[in-house]
Amino acid sequence: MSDSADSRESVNFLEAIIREDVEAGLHGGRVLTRFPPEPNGYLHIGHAKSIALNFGLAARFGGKTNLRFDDTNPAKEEQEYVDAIIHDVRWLGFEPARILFTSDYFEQLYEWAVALIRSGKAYVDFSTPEEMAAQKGTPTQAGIPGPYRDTTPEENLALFHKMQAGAFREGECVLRARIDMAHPNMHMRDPIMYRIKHAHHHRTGDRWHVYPMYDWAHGQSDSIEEITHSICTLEFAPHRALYDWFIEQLGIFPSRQYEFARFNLSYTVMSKRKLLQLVTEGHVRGWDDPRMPTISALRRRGFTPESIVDFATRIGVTKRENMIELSLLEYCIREDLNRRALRRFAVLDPLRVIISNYEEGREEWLESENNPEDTDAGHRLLPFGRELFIEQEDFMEDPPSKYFRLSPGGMVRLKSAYIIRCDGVDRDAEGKVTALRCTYFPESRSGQDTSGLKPKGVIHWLSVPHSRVAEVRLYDRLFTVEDPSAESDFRQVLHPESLVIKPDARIEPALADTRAGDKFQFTRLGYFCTDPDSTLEKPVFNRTVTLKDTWAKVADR
RNA sequence: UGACCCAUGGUGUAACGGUAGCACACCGGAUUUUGGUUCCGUUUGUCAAGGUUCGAAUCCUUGUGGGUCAACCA
Repeated sequence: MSDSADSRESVNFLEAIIREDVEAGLHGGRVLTRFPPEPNGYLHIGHAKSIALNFGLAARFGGKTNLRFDDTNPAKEEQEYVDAIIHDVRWLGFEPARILFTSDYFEQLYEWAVALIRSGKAYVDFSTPEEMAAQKGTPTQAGIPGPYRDTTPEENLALFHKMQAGAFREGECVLRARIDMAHPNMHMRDPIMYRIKHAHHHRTGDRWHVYPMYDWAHGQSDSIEEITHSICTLEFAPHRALYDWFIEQLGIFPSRQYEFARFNLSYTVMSKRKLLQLVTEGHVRGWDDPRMPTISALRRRGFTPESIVDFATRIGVTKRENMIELSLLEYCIREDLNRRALRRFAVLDPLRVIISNYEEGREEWLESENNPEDTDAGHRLLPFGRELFIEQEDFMEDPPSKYFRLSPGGMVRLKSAYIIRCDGVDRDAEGKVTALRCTYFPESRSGQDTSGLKPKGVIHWLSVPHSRVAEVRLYDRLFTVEDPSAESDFRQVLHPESLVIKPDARIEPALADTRAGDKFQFTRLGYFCTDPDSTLEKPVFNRTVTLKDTWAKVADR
């Protein structure tokens, strides 16, 4: 009975495949997956899906996951990226069973290549890239054999050894698998296995002059590690035939490849090329600019690893093209931070309030909850006095109906403090409001309110003399359109106000000793995270995400 | 003028021949000293046409639409 309940449980197609394999006793029920990044850039949220998928799937079946760096191209890869990637994977909460490098297998790969040459399954080709492209045909037209296809194994062997010995210039020749130039799958038309590069490799130094191509390294690395399920994105599906062919020719451990659809996130770009362009052209401040979809940027912006993994899980796994709404990511981080973040008061655009009937020089320390979702979080004390700051947005001289905040003659509750009424305004020479003249109701103090007054609005506030200056960075979507990649030039749709800096925001005293990475909810404003640029003299906060704002919707109508 | 993959509300994803469900978004309501949170509810969907079947989102056929494939990148 529990059996049928299990089989009815909803699982994605990959989990279903693995479950069948495990139940059939494939590889003794052992599951080993891998996450195989190329160390030529930083991880982004798309990688987080792959990481969560590979580690999650394996863990579900008592298996493990290797982190393997696909470092077959010495021209593009660097140790700096290796370190950053390891850091990001661990930060997300996953511990690789082993940390490995495709370059660890260069020797074995070379031996296997020699074996294929000996059996006439690979040959050295001196054709130019143009000649090779011409021989290769097109997707709708079969290719034709080139002039080097029937060189003898002995000659090919000698040539290949010379390639590795450094006897040829880069680009002079390549080693190709000998499969079928007329195959309907382009990848089977004698794909290149090795090219010559006289470059310094970040791990193997100057030992090699030939470097394996992806197709001749990836599947073999999977096989060497005895990866049971090699999970990759859809664009590699046509490579699967080659993946299987090499493994079969070599008679080695039969890893199997499965493909899923990567996801697109609305209002952002995810391709490494475009991300790099944003950085190098200065559209953002760097790879960890909080507007970027990189893991390092999300971390700096204040996303928790839990929220990212939750998101990566919620979006699901299929083979369909898809566009995930940014609002889902926002939901995930709000849900997490609502439970965990301490509430603090901050005023982004200060407006001075003078409480006329509050004695000059008097001050009170009022209690306010640190987190209404978590009573264990306790309380803090907020200083109250005659001069306060409130948010400019929380006052309107001529308010529309349903505006619950302050206006001339109107009343509002200062959260955790008193109810005040606005009696008048001070103006500068241009007529701009510079301060509000208010009276407070002493008997309306929070927790002991006997005033009988019931204002509809509640706003946050700060005591002027106790408040401190802070810089607050407000982020919005980086692009103005859902799918920037569909534009002829995605840089044309950059959002001009994706970053708005408030250099003179004010914060409450309890925020004085904040450190980089601290997360708060600034009451009524959103979730914020202390930036590494922060100093004791000048704290800097990043807005992670706003609170849901029902009023903004109403006001827009 | 090829091969391969895909098609379920606005978005994403379930339903393995038997009640089309869940989440986000949206809209409405209740509660609220955060216009937050929480709770309740409404609306909205099987690409099309045939076929198989007592019964089809599911199987078959043909269309239609979308995606991928021709780097000495991964």
